[in-house]
Amino acid sequence: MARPRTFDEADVIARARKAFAETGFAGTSLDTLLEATGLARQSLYNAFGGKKELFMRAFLSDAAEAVDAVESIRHGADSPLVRIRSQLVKVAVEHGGGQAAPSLFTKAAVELSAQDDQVASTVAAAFESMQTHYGACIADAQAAGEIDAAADAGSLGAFFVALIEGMSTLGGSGVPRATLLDIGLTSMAAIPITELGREHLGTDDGDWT
Amino acid sequence: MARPRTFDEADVIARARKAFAETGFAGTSLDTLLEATGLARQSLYNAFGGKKELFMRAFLSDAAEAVDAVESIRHGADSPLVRIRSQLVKVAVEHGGGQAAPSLFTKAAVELSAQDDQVASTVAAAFESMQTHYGACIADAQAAGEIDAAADAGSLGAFFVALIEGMSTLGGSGVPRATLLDIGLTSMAAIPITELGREHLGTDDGDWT
DNA sequence: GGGGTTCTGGACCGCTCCGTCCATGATGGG
DNA sequence: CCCATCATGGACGGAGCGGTCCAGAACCCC
Repeated sequence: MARPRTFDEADVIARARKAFAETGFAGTSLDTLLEATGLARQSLYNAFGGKKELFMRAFLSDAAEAVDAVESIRHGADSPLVRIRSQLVKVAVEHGGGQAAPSLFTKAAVELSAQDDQVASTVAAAFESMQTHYGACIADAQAAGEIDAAADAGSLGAFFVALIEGMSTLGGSGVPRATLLDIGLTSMAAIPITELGREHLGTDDGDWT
Repeated sequence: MARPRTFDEADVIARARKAFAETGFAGTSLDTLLEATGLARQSLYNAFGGKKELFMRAFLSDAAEAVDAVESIRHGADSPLVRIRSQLVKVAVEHGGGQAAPSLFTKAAVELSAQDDQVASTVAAAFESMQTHYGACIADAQAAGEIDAAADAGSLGAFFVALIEGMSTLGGSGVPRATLLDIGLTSMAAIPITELGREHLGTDDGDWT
């Protein structure tokens, strides 16, 4: 009954996410956005409502993805402790890719948390979810005897949230992947790991034994 | 021989620093800047050269201050290990002040590292200096027998740089001071502290013993 | 294949941006 | 006491901003 769109909405959001991640919200003009997404001025307005709305779509999408990436540590074939290490390695690899653009979630949190209430509450909720996921995984590891039962899972969760945000910032500023990997593995030493936990982690990473 | 200035250059830079820290470079207009600093359009141009130049003055000033804050752990009456803990507490308190503006250094690093070479190189140099200062302080603590001699001082230095950047990001996003304090103290567990080191730290913070 | 509906893209609008110009004001040495 | 010198601030200008309008094109259902 009508002319179909020549673009895929999810694809447009993905491209917008990349553009915003590179130059931020205020630093990305509508024209730049149109070039990056390939769609026409009016199409962007029809489909999304405007620059701010498209940004929020991209931002919310990236925030959800960032939380999901942390949530994934609660499932998997490996033991909880091994999953935490894998997650830290993954963060280091993803944010340490030299020319890779920094995470939009981190960028938006730093740029707009103080100015936009919706961004601020989204960021706060995301941090809380991440902390919860880390804490739950640590609690699982405690139940499995990999981590000292006396450890404060909530504190360690908050600690890891701060750490991965720091890694994201460093990675976006050009710190090489190897350094981020080192940071992630070094941070594991903050966990009071039991003898059983060390066995599960194996002996390939001897730095923090 | 000439009409004297009615403003103090250092004071202008301090006010500009605050304004840029709140809304970033692209998000801070010249008019906003003029209102924040109290000087006239032409005066800003005469004294600094333009928006970008004033920003760089403010940014370089803040970056130097951020490095100095870390450098300070290399001197002091307390033992090296205690100084590290004090520094982490200080970072938590400064960045966790609820309405406090985020650090311009962190904000500029996230916003502009990918776009401006001068910012990128300044940020990289600052990170490197911070890592060196942390590493040297940790080495001092090793020499004093507070930290296991087998620990990798460089890795721990990079780890703490990532952590304080993460704390800065979290603090700028509204994470409360108490949480940041918890994060800072939790991170101390990543250091392989000797029995002597624990004695020096005292027993008032029992979480990570 | 005609008609109604949606998408498209260039022209256009008012606004704000940063930077510049210039007339005026203030100063202190000669 | 006057003039050279610099700071000041209102006015201005070109450029870019985000957003809107509208005529034409593409499509699917009937």
